[in-house]
Amino acid sequence: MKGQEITIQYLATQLGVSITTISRVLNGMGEQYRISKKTIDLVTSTAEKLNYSPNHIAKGLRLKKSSTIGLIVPDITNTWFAQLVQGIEKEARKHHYNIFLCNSNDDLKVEKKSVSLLQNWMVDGIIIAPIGLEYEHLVKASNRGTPLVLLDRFFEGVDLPYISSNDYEGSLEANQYLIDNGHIRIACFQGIPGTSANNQRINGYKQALDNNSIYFDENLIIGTDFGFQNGYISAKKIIKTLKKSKITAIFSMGNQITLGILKACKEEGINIPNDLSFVSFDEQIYSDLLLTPLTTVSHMNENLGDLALKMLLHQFETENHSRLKNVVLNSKLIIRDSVKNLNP
Amino acid sequence: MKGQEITIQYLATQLGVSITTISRVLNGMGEQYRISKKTIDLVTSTAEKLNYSPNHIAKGLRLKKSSTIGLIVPDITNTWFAQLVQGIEKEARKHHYNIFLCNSNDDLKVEKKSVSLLQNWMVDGIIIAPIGLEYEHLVKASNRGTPLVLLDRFFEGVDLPYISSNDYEGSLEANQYLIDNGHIRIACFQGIPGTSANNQRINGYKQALDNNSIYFDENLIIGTDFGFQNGYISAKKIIKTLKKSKITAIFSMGNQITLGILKACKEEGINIPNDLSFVSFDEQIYSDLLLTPLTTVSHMNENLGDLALKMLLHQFETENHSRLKNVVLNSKLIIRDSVKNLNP
DNA sequence: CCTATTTGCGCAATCGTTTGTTCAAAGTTA
DNA sequence: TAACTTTGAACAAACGATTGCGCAAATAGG
Repeated sequence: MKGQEITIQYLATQLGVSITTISRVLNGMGEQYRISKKTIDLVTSTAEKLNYSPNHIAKGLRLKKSSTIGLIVPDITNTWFAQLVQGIEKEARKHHYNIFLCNSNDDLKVEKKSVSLLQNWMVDGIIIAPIGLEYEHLVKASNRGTPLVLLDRFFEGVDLPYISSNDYEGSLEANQYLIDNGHIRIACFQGIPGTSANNQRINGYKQALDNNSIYFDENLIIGTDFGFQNGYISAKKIIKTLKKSKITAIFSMGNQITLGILKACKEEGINIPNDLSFVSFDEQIYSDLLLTPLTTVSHMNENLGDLALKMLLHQFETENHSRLKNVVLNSKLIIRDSVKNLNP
Repeated sequence: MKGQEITIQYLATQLGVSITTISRVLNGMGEQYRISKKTIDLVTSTAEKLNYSPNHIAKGLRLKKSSTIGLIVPDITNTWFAQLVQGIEKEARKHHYNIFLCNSNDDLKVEKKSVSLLQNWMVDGIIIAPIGLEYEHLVKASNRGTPLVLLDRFFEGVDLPYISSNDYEGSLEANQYLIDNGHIRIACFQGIPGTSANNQRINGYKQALDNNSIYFDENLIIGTDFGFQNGYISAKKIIKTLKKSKITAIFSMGNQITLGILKACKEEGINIPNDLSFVSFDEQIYSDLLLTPLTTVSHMNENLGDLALKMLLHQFETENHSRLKNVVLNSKLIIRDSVKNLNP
């Protein structure tokens, strides 16, 4: 069943030259090592004909690297991350790197395992959108010699290079917009508490309130993760007490949460923006096509993959693993029809 | 910077035993090879203490396998595939396999490269949702000894195991529904012509027409791929000539196409279902939340990942790579508000 | 024709594991 | 005590590639 594997050794015996020669020719070192043109042509042509392609595993073992970059994201079904993956993959391909993708499922245990796995696969570097609750394993990986780039989330005071969105500004702007439209009681549907993205978005929310001398009611911070269910269930609850709580607007911190909320609103007959105004983090391709076109904070950036890869490659190329400085990308408020103006 | 790597050899010199012994103990072969309990305990405890974790690359080279499964999907930003990936990953983790993910970007060249890449990484098997236009490279991979499972699409007459949706039935049912509602001129927005998914969906469409003695107009088959732009641009065109073409309904073969069409409709002020009825393949989490809740053909199945893995593992376990029989999953029409009843 | 240089290529170690075979020491039996 | 048997572990060869060094044969120089 299994045919003869085309290895460098097979080529060598077929052509009656040494594996050294084959290796050198195939790595473009032919001239440098004074292999004759005739031999070079012979080797390259037969390699091509037999469809030789090097064994990455053997290569990796010998060279202690693999031309592969590990990529860890918390939730691949979240289009925001899927787009990220796509961007990075495309860019990596250009630079002849492959991507080893891991989905941590917002589970810290899985994330830790993945990091260790990737190291054992001798990936040349890791790009990770961390859960964001712990960082020791990342620092350790970095110290063990695996260049790292953090995406989307980062750790304050921890010396790991990152590319992040300016979630604080985005949140500030969104909430200021709500306030400008007369909203005072804004329910804030958060993701995983303690993560940098969440912290920043919360801070933006608080700052907006503060700037307008609005009392911060911590009961308005709702939810515990970035998932659909979280949005759905929490929304059901607050809808029941809408009158009493005097909530007039929702600020959602993630696209999955948003979908959950919208589902709940639909089921409960809540009209947006008439009964409830709504601003959501994460612009989506369908944001404009929903029942009520959604006002969103867009913080995707087409260059993100490009940038991340550049930061990583730069670490490869400088032997002391010097790092480019961190990047914070701007976000943008896209105004549509989901906010009602309460001002007289 | 780079610390001492904890290898089996390092442990050996530290403990004054041979690497053979370490390897045997760590692989649970201690008893079998009559390593004394004392030595076993010593080895396991220090391995644990030093946080030893085997080098997958070396292991792979030696064993010619890697406890890794290659997964190739055409478009990771398509949530349908993202969910697939998530399901397979989760299931793989349970069985102590890792997933090496490749995104072929609906590009046959990339797909071919990915297959070869994965083989060179000595993946134990490949699960692939192929573009579907060519299969020789897949057959070759299979013959070279890499077990394969096709997802979502397959090749008629080609002996490769697959799990597929019953796209034909789904399409038939959807179009029958449109016809039942009085639609005769149904524009069919297709994906990549020639792929099995597309063929089947087209066949379902034709069969539905035929069953109702409706003339098949090939001009109503529109588009060339599964992308957003394809839907958007094509929709713009047909909207301009809606009156003349007498098209009263659209049948879309993919969720991305659908979004493109909806965008075009919105821009052109076309109301669904009043101006145009609409049925789309691919139920999405937001299908219900769109401006007009969409009638869709759902063909996702939560067990798909589970199933695919089982089929692959079964091939691993039987030395002659015997295969389980192919699986065709049912699809389901989810009726919402996007179809207008034209019957008097 | 003898030596020095250049040309063209191969030897063998190495990367971290696994594993078939071997082998010394200790224990048992006669 | 000689001859086995058992116990406990090590030797060394793979896996497929890369690479520093070495070494013949061909060519050039005198």
